[in-house]
Amino acid sequence: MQDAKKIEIAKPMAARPFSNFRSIPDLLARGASSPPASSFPEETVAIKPKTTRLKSSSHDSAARVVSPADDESESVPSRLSEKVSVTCMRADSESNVLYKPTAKFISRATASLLANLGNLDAVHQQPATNNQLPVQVLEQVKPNYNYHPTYSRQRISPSQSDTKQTYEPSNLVPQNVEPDMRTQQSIGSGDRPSYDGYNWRKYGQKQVKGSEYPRSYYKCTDPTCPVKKKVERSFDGQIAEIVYKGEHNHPQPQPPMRLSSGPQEQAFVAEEYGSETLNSLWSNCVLEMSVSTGTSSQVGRAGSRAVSVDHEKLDCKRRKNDDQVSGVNGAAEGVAERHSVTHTSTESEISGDGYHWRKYGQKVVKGNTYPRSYYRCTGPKCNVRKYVERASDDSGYFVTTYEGKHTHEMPARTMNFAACDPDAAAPHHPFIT
DNA sequence: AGCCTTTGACCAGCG
DNA sequence: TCGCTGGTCAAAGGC
Repeated sequence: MQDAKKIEIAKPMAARPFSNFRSIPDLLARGASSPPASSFPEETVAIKPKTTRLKSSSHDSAARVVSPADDESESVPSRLSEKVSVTCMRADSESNVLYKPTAKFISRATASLLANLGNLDAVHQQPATNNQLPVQVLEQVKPNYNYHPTYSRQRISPSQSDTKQTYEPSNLVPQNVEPDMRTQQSIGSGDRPSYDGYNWRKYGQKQVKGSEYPRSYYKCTDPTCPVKKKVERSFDGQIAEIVYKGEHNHPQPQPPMRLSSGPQEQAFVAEEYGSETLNSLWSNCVLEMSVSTGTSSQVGRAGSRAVSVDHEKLDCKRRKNDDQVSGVNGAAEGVAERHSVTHTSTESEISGDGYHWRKYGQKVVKGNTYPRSYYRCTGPKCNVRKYVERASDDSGYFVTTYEGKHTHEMPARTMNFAACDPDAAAPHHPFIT
């Protein structure tokens, strides 16, 4: 919360031969539980085949992404093009908004966690076969071209590419990603590829035009796996985008160490985040709730749950300890309840606000300097979306806006959820029509 | 020893 | 055809 410094992610678009984009339905079919196509096209716009790096905030629409879940068939490009203007309006206006609760302010750190949720969500949405792309698939789309059969894009929200407080998923699976971690460590935090469940070997680095930072190329370390990814960085050197190419033909490496509580994990957490950070994470939750205005408790709950994210897998116990020490629970009883831990298994999607979200896009909306991140509930046939964007007052807060109504119950919590925080066992539905 | 990153060179696509 | 650019290779070196 301390730093409200501007971080603008001018989204570059990697050049791509769009001649053979894999159809999104194919991706969707392979995907775990993507919701039905219905609403994403608003973020879809033709993408120029040439790399376009924007050096500053821009409303240029060249860099747009589209969710694979939106594509049900073939003629996507044209269809998308048709919907762009309409649905973009929808995003900005309130038409078709079933329920739009008061936006909730969350901190930069929280947004960072939220943003990372997208990454983790995708990772954990891997089906048993695990031969899908490990991240939410944000396909590039270009009119008159087919979808590229192999590329997918993972865009990193500004908060993800944020400061050192940025929650790095890779840190959560230390053993499994040891090589990756080593890489990250060897090249410094500024060059850390985000962890997505697979192990990667860097095979190249290229200074791309218009970017201060080089683009890194990685290959899956599995000897038979053709998957590659390239990591692009924003002008501030933080990871801004990851583009995947190909499909893993092998299961996702299983983390040897469970992310459950335990001395080891706790030690690890402390090492990675520092006790201060962990405490502040929790404290921020409370503070954020305190500063929220005009927010229904349910929305607040939703927002606060979003704060919980995957950290909870790690610091469940720790939080309890922290709470006891800091008196958080006592100081903000109701809030503490809202911020109760949402535990998910490592195989499941990560719940931020009790529901499972898939980040499906990011764009700079008109009138805003910073990009807005789009998330969609992954529930079956559920069209609920939420938008996370930086507050226009540049206060460093982020605004989360929910849209739609869940068509399903909140996913059941698993693991030690109740044990970790019994108060969180009865989540509220954050959306009301 | 094995696996990794680094980095310059090479290649291919495109305008 | 040529130059630019992105993507990949592979040798060298580090851990």
